[in-house]
Amino acid sequence: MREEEEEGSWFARWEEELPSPEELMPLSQTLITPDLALAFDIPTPSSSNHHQHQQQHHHHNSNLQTDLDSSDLNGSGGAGAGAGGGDEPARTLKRPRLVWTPQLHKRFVDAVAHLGIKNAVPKTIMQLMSVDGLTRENVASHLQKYRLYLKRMQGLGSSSSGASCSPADAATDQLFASAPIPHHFLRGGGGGGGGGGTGPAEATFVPFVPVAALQHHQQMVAAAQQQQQQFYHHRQQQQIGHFGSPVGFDHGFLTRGQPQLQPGMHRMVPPVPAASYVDDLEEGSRGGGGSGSGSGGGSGAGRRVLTLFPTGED
DNA sequence: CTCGGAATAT
DNA sequence: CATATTCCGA
Repeated sequence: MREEEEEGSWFARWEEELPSPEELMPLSQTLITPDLALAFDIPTPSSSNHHQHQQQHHHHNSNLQTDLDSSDLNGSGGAGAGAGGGDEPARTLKRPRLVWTPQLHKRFVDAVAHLGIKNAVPKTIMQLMSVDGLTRENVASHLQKYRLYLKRMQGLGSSSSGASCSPADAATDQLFASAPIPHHFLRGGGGGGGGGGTGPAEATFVPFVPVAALQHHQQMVAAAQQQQQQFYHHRQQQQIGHFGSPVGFDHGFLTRGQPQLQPGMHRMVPPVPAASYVDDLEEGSRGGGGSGSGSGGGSGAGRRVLTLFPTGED
């Protein structure tokens, strides 16, 4: 009778290693909802700061903390057994669902764009993204969906902005809409033909800036993911609050690191942190011109339109 | 065996 | 519906 998983491990102790507010960067990935932060008792710019309370009355049974505590196996609890080894708690556990935020997606798209359809394979994309915690599977899965999206779009004359035919697309569009589609990555394009050998997007190693220095965001991503799953197993749509980035918070989330060089492949990540990569967050006010977005009222709309975006930078 | 891609499951 | 997981082919 083996029951379900026993969570709690790697992040068990991350709480202690939490970053100080001053360490937080304004450019954070904006994850971790304020509620979470509060629940965790972690100082967040919002919570610790005066002003701004949670807007949503959540009665979430704060057993989350309790759970964590009890489950906590880090120091006291002994997680496990020791096993000797002090091995990283990571491994063997299921990791939380990855939440593809617009930012993450943007990076994803950027990577794909700069790589070219041909090189846009999960592994490469993953490496280019340099997002800690991102696995090939994650990217592959998303890539799959992304391709479908592109394909779908191709089939449609693209009703220009925003016009979604079906409501279903609307949701999908939102996420993808946040990312500027570089080219029409249409299938069959690329080098295609050519004959020859010179594939345009082939040997052209675009010096895409492999942001390796943006760890803050990434680490937080990982951390945030855990929390999300921890808190709610809920359905889609979780609101994102803004938060800073835990810097220097390394719990060895992934042992895999990224360096899995392949023969013949140059290390695309130069030692020099090219921080020049600017995540230009898209600020798009869409909503359809004129259309009443909002939840108002209308008719029947019981759908709450949350701003998927991290509202607000600081 | 690793990787990529779609199918399938949750 | 969004991801994860699984399966299969290269």
